[in-house]
Amino acid sequence: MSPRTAEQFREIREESREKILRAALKVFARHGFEQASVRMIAAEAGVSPGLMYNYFGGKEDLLRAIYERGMRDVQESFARGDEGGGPREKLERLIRSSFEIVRDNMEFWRLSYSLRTQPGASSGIAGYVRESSEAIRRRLECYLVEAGVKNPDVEARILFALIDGIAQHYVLDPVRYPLKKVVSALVEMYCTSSGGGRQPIK
Amino acid sequence: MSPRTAEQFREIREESREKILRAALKVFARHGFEQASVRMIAAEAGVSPGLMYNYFGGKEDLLRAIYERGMRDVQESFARGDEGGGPREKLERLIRSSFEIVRDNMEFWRLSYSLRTQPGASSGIAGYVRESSEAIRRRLECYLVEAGVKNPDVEARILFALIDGIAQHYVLDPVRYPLKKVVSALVEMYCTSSGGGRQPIK
Amino acid sequence: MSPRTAEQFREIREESREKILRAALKVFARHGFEQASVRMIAAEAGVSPGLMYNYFGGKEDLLRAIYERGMRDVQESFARGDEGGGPREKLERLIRSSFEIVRDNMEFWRLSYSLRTQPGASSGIAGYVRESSEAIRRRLECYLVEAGVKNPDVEARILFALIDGIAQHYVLDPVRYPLKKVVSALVEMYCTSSGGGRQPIK
Amino acid sequence: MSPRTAEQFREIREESREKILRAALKVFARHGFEQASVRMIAAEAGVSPGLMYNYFGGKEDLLRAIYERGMRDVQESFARGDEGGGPREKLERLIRSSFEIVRDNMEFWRLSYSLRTQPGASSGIAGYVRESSEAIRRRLECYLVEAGVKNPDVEARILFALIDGIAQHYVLDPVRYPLKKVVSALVEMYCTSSGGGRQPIK
DNA sequence: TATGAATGAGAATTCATTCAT
DNA sequence: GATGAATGAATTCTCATTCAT
Repeated sequence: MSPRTAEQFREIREESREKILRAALKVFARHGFEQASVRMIAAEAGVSPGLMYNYFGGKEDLLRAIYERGMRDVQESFARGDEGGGPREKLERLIRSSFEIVRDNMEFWRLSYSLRTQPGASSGIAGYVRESSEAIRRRLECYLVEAGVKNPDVEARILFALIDGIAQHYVLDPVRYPLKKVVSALVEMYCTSSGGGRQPIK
Repeated sequence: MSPRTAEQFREIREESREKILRAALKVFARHGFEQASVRMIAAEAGVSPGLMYNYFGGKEDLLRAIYERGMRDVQESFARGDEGGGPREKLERLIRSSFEIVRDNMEFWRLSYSLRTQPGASSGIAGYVRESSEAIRRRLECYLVEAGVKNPDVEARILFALIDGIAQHYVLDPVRYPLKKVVSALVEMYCTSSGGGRQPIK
Repeated sequence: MSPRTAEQFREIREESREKILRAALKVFARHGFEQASVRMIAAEAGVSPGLMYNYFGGKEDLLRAIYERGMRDVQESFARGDEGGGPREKLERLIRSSFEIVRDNMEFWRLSYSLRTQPGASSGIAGYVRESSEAIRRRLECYLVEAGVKNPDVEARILFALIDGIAQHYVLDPVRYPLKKVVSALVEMYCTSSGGGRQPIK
Repeated sequence: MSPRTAEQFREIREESREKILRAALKVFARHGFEQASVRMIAAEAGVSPGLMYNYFGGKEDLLRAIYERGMRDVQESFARGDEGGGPREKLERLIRSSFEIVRDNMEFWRLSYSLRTQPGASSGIAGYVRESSEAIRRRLECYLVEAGVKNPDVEARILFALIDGIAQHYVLDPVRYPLKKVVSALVEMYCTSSGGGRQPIK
């Protein structure tokens, strides 16, 4: 009946899939995974609720697809920032690019944080999210080892807490959060010869 | 007239209320507010599902009761830590007591973090949670102003991100998290004359 | 323990029973049988919800008790109005006393009408209510037979519809309903030598 | 794109909606609004309980849909009976058509009466039902004014009580009620030059 | 006698998912 | 590939009723 080539079919499929993924990210980020309904997502994507099941195994599977793609982007961003320079430059790039990634993918990170703190023992995604979080921390630790700091484990946890905490506070209230100033202070603290050490409290 | 004294009834009520509150905190912390069902809570408390409604207006009201009590405890703990000493001692006490509070009320904080990152602004409790978070940040800022640090706003956000980030990573994996070491490093960083500044990266 | 005589017990019982009956009538009339809850009734009576079960088998049984007593009162009122005079006086007394009964027991009649029109196949009371209604109609028919009117069956149904319809409209809006005028017109219509016939429409 | 045309979907929807409306009217009329459960209605309609919510906002909304449609039919019937003739013919047509409407929509009227006598002023539909009732009464009054009768207010209340009372007695026991004879008597009473006045009681 | 804490069945409603077309 | 009508299990919540005291 339809003289469409396999290629055309593939394109149509890709478009629909993409439309649903984008809509789902938006709706999940806005309402949270549990509160987001399949109907909302379909409405946002402008398709019928049933169509989702042609592309994803279900709501949870859709979430996983979103999360995986988001994390892949993160990996790629980090990888790009890893290209040369001394430890200090690398660390600065790492810090700066972390917040750029968060700022440019706010919906994804909002979702991400809601998933990580959501205990969701039932949700099969939980373990994956925790894993990703650990991976980022380990990556930071590697940097610090390379940079030769003492107690890289503890220091990595501190740096990770800083980045994570700032990012989280930022995505929860991006309009009022003075991200630039905070990031600058953070960079100075970690990447200037003065050590940017905390101002000692008297 | 009455077969049990008013006092007896009060005691019975108090016990049941407490039983339900405890069960609810546990279940909310384990599954998240939305995912926790009234039946789960009742089962955990060992009572019938209907009983909750003798003590609380509904699931949301139960959450509010838990949250308010938790925050009251926090206020009290903070207040106790506020009793004299120089800025440095006060800050150290603040930091140490923060993590003691978190460690001693892990379920509450797990719930708290899940509520704060949950987009569900619809949930009447959400605003309250955000408020509490802001209040803690402002309190930190006051400390830093007292201590005379420069840029207290930015510095408070950094300190808050640190405390919040560490606490959150800790409650998500309390068994493996080296809380003591991290807190020590944090205290040294903020409260020793060396400034405990970050080790400059070369 | 208590040196109360059997007589005192009986009195206490009678009082409590009465208190509950009165409260129940009020609450049933105000909210309807299904919508009235046992707790509402207990609150209205100023007793505990459990006490009702010491005196009545349940909510439905309580309703039956109310209804039976109400109908007994009606019978008695009618009986009192049956004492002598010609058919015309008797009919006038019947009509007038009908509305007096309704006016003086508005709650009962409001409940009564709500029960009769409530199909409540489940409610065991339904049949009884219908029975009572039929009994009143038959009584009217007897009066008309005595008075020698033609077609007493049809005429009784018409008179019953009139009385019933007026009473019902009255109890649904007693403040605005011009009961006196309507009853006067009704009496004139049935009990004056002019026949009070409807004014023929041209 | 779509496997069924919009028209096909519209038809399917219309059928299901109709099926549910019919079932709901039957169940509401049989058990009363409050006693009728959504499950009963679904069972009667032969659909799942959830389907109702695809077509109506809830139980109450379903009731409103039924009631509005019923009243629309009534308006139409009355309107048809309003087309010319002298006052006497018009009144006769009005009376006769009233009972035809009731006879042809017995379930609707049974429901209607149960709603009107139900105290539940809380139910959003209650006010509407009372309104409709008043509207009918006012309409009768207009007829009587046109016909030039004295005391049209009181006379309208009497006529309305008659029609309402008869209709109500009829729908409560349609099999045994001699509707034809009663209506004939009523028409004679109001619409013959003899006035069909009540037979004076001696 | 009287209390009220506790029960649990059943209510309305939501929503992920299925499936005929 | 796409639709959306239909399902039914699970949710929160209500309330008549029981029962230990």
